[in-house]
Amino acid sequence: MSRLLDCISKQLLVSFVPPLHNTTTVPRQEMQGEKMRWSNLFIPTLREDPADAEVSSHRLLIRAGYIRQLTAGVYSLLPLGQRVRLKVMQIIREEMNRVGGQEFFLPALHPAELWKESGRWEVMGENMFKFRDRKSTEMGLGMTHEEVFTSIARHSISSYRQLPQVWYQIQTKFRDEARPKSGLLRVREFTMKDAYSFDVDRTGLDKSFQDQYDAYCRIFTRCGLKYTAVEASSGAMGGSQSTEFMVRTEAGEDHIVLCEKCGYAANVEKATSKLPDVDDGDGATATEEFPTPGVHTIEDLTTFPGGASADRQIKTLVYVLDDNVALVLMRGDHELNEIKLQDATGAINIRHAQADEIREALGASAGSLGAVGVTRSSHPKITLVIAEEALRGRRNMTTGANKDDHHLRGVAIDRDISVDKWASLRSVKAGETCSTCGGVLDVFKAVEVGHIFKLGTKYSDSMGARVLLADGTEVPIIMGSYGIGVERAIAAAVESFHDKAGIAWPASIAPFHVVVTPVNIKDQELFGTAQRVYDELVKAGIEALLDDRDERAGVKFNDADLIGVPYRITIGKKVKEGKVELMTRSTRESEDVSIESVVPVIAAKLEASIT
RNA sequence: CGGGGCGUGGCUCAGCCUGGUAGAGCGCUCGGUUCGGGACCGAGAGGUCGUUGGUUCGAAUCCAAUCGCCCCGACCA
Repeated sequence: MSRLLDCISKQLLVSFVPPLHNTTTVPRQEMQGEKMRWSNLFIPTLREDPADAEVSSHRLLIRAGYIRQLTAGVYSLLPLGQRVRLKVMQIIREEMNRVGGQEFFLPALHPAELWKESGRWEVMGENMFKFRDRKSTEMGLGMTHEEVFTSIARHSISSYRQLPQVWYQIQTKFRDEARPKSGLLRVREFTMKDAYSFDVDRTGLDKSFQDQYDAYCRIFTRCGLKYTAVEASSGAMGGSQSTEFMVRTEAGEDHIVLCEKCGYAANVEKATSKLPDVDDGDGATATEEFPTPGVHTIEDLTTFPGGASADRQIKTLVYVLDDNVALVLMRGDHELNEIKLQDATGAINIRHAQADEIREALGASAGSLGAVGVTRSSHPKITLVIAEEALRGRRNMTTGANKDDHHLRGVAIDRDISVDKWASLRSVKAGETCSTCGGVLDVFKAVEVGHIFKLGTKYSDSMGARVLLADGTEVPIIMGSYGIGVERAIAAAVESFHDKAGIAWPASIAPFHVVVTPVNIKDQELFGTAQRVYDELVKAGIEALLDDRDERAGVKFNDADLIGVPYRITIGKKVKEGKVELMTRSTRESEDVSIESVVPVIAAKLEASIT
């Protein structure tokens, strides 16, 4: 038994690295001197729900005394919150180290100059906190650290012999979100583990990427999270392969497409599906214009006499992509996904065109727009006509005539429209067919807790990080970028594991493993037993909390349920029979256990749930 | 950035429409009774009503400006 406990205590409490700045590990309880007595701790639980909290994780983390809001999107972590954060950070740290990661600690304060080199000072725009120092030098708060890590690499790495390298840090990131919301799920200041790999070639990058992928799976599994790794858009910052680690929750803002049958999983920003073939018949030999007074929407045209069903229409959207006007062609019943448009065109800023811009470019107003006959010479304002894949080869379609209150029918895409580019631009809908296996696709909401992708040479090129190969040629370093949002993972855990009474933490990230609750502290026998059990738990390396408050049992039970400690040992009347109660928070099941065996029983349960 | 809502003891809120100098519940302090799922009785402490300006004899209340927070949307490597 002592071997078993020893083993657990190592798993739970060993510090792998010395404390550095804000990233210390949870101190060993037995070395703290002070006992973890509830009466001495700052655990400000609230009896009522906070008024401003909507989502469960936000509501519960505040009510259970884990966090307090300082200002919009900025939260203080109270002692319980910090304990959980340190647990998550320690798991991340161990798994990063396991795949050869070396921990750094980089500044949060960055000179604008560095970000201008990579071009992201402009790209990030308002999302970056920017200001001037006393000398009037432009500065920013780091949103991420590609630039800083790359600047270190370019100064100190010059030979292929020094590669590969995997560098990481766990540090505060700042993003001036337009709309912070949902407690810790979307904030302006947060802890991120960001890692970067540096390799000589693509093969090296593939290995580094796979290492990180494996590490992420272990991290989220150890945190007790049920995650799905999905194909994702790498966004405007570029990257060839992009995987997001998502936790399913209604509070999430991302939409994930999943095939239960073959396991295909992708963010809707990336997902594709197979649509049934459409038989268009032979098609008309030429287009025919017809008047459509009062018809301004796809819906209008489906009911208009001589109109067409939505899947027989071409929807023409006008977008401004980095100051260039583009026509986006979608099937009438399909929805454009703007991220896909961004990915397909490489545009950084995209927006709907304004009414006057539309009229200037096409000579008609929204509701009567079409791409038939639109060419560079006929419509010089239009720089791109991009069409959705589902429109390929379609005939007998109906679309706007670029003449108010008129439409065209008998349109054949290949014959009548000059398409510059084809792309997958539509959002997949639940119930569509999986293009891999033919199964049925499901769509659900999720929160992104991790994101890994291959950067390639974007930063090494722009910032000049190069190495010499054995043959003397100089090549840019190939990079990868790998992030985890620590507080977001915590919030995702609460979203996943809670009930009406409060939080039910996975044991691996719970602030304490056990709470010892004497039903009445004035009863010397009960309280004495509680103290002995507590001492033995601590000795066994188990993180215990003694609820020594002079409160009624109901208050203590409710608080214990609220803060979500995985196990509760209730010390009550049955002490006279040599027994205590062991309650499992997640199932709320209770069992009587003899006083002597309660510590080993808990140790065994923890060993089973903490890996 | 567009739309909506809200700022009143630590927390959740009432009072505002119809101006007259601030209330409840919870929490907190003290005393007593209670004691296995947020007890009860009694006595207390605690608020420049977000801020600034205006109207008025008098403003939490009416007007204006401003700051902040929340929600929806836009936005979001």
